[in-house]
Amino acid sequence: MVESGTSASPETGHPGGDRPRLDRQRILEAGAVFIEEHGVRQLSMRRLGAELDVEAMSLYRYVPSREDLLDGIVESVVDELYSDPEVYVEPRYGWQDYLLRLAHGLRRLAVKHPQVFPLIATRPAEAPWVRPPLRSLRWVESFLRAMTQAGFSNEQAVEAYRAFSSFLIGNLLLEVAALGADIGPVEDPDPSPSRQADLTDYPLLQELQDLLSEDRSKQEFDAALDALLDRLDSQLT
Amino acid sequence: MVESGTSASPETGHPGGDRPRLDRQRILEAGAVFIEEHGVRQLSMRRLGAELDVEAMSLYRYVPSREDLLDGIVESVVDELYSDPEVYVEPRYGWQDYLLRLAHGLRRLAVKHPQVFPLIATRPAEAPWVRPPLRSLRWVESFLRAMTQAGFSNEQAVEAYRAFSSFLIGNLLLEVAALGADIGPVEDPDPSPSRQADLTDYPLLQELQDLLSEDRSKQEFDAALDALLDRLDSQLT
DNA sequence: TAACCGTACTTACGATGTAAGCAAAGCATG
DNA sequence: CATGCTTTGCTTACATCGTAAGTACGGTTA
Repeated sequence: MVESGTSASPETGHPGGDRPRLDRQRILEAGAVFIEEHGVRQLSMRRLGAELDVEAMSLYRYVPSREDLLDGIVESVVDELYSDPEVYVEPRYGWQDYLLRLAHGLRRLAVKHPQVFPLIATRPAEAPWVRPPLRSLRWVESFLRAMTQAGFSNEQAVEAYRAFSSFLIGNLLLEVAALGADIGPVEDPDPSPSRQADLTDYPLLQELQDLLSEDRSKQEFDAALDALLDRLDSQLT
Repeated sequence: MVESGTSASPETGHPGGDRPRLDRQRILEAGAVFIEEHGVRQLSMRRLGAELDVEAMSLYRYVPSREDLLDGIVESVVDELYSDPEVYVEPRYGWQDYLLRLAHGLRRLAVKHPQVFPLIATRPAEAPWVRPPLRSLRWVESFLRAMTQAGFSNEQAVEAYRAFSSFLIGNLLLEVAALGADIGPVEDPDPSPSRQADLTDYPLLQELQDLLSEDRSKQEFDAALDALLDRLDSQLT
């Protein structure tokens, strides 16, 4: 029996096929997944369309352009921060706890989306003075409120915001790059022969290569974050 | 009188025309200039060819691909560091002076090439453990030598290298982005109407907007750099 | 002169982003 | 039910891209 009532079931889509219906969020999520799997360079409207069983042009109903698609993907990834239970929009246990949680939340995001993260870092934000990786006005407001409530002056809060942003961008961008995130374009299917640079002229490099390749990112991140918090704390007095 | 001797004048090019002859370095420099003027997105082989009064395909004589062209541009820009008289490859007045000069040299580079700098930051380096923005084995060797000579252990030198890289990437990337560097693709010829985001829900943002837009990058860079040097110094003991 | 070679141009192909128009299916009305 | 509007997706078409392959031409050397 076919109901043709006023309110349709959520599964109302394409009647013959069983394709779950296109919508902007679905496109953005598929885009994020695609980038994580194949890299930004490989993402084309046609290929993303194919991924969704749809022609490229159909995407333009929900996304004005490829550029906007990338912005949307970035935004939707950053928005995951809202659903991280470890991160509080409102500070609960003081500003240091707030910043620690925020930083670690962003780090989790970066590690979870190593291919998307460089986009987060390099795409222009909605307002020129909103900086990556927070990117959203709401988070900046949240940040500034946490700091001013804790006793930072307006100037100090703004300075802290810039220092915090810079710190995160630098550390996370490099950490993610080191993940073999293949940040740029090239997918190098050539591990050993010439990719191994010639170190004969650089004895110290040669000696320290193992140390350099070692992954101590978590510890160093925490140590540098600690130092940053100390520095901010010392400005409070 | 036409000289057809064995050694030609430097102007030996195209006989009829007065075009100065193509070579890789000229292409890379033209590419850097083009990017600074029009942004990376606008750089195509055809357009760069036109800039040099040459067909696109002629460039492929000197540059294997567009990707390699970008890498080459990055490399040639970073190599300017060698000709900065303020920066020493060998430390002369202690490791702190060395790091200060290096950091300021890179900052000058970033400010001079705001459009190219994000490429420096995000392109994969020649070896995975060589990090932006130094990018070259020779500078990494120089860095590590300066630190170990100053009494840092191998582990500490490597850790310092990572901290220093992260610091520079973060600060310079954001500084350059704030330059209106239009880091991404869009050239927005629309300053006032909707580019001005709606701040009604964010009172603190509204109040601090002037502070946030203020450019204090130089001072904050120096302050953060100072803090980093202090932190490294405290590890020495 | 002839052979050669490096340089630059021409042509051509597949892939891209996207403008414009079209078709079909859902809903709201008579 | 018939009619029309709106939403959704497909089709076609075009300029532009990176680049493979072939060609023409001038300078050097023999």
